Amino acid sequence: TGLEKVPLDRHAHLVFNTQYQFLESGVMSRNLKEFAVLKDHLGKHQLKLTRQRERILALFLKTEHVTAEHMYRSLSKKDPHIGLATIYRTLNLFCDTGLAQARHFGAQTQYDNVSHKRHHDHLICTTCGKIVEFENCEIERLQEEVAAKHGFVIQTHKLELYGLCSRCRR
Amino acid sequence: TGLEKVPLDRHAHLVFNTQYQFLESGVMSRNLKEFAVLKDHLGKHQLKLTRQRERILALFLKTEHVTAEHMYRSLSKKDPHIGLATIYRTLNLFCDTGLAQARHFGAQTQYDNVSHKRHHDHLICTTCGKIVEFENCEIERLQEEVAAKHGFVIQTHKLELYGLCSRCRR
DNA sequence: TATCTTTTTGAGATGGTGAATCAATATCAT
DNA sequence: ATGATATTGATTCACCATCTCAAAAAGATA
Repeated sequence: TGLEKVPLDRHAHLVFNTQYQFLESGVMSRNLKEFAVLKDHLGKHQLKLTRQRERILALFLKTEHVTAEHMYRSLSKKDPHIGLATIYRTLNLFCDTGLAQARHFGAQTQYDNVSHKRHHDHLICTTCGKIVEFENCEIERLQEEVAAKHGFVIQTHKLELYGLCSRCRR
Repeated sequence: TGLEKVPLDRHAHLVFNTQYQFLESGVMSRNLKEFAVLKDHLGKHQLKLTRQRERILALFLKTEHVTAEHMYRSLSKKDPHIGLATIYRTLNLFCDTGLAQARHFGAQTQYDNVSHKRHHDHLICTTCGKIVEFENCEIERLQEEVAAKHGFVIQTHKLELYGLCSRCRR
């Protein structure tokens, strides 16, 4: 073809040597536990620690929940060649490790940062869309009870209450 | 073009006159309440009662929950020309009337038959996908309590417990 | 450090769901 | 029966998430 194959040097603008570790040591040192969880999982499954995975983890840990698309836009600013597929793959990887939890909101998938927060549930106003977070130990205890009755061991749960907030009820 | 436009007679194999009512009187008489809800909604919004809507309602009321695709396959057997778009539209219509409730399961949307069942929740095995339904009044009571504390009045809720079933745990 | 094997990456293609389009048709009030 | 209005269904469209595969990176080994 008439097209010259340009040698890939996509990361020439970055200043890391190949055998890097702790790409963003500031971020990672603040999240040693999560970073360890990831490295542990990688080790056990013959997976490799890559610059992209560190980057994505670093950003992921900063927020409560993200979408892949949202993350793509953020990361693209610093690293124009990061691939959307990589982000999806990596977020799914995080789900495997237990660091993230996928939630399907309408058409899109939202990835929740599990470590960032205690498990909380949502009160959602069906009129104005207001969302209130809450947690209730008693409900969680009953959930365990129900699950046990059916032979299940709970890993996680999702509870959403839909209704009218005080303002919208007037 | 060389193609003759065939006059539409898609429903020639059906034996209804145009001014039909209660297409499947057996089904509908067993579901008078839901049928009345639909007619009421149609009347109030200048919408029309159609053969498709009756058909879709009749099938919808037979099951606890369906996907549009699933319904399409079922209905196609009797009525090869029923459109998938119509099914989506009609199921969303049912949601407006309150007869159905949409739930996003992964990529697909599942439409629950609200009237058919008392409110129930789900235990979902994260390995094999097995789904167990349950209800628990005590949990529901606590939900009301939490909602009241935040000034909400609950209309409906969604509770899903994810975990491992007894078989997958071994 | 250089080499080698294995895994990962990213651009693009692919698949699958649900909604939008619009001419043809059905409903229903008159 | 007629006419105004809503609905239908084949198709297109938009979108999200996954798959594909050659090129590149990671990391084990010497």
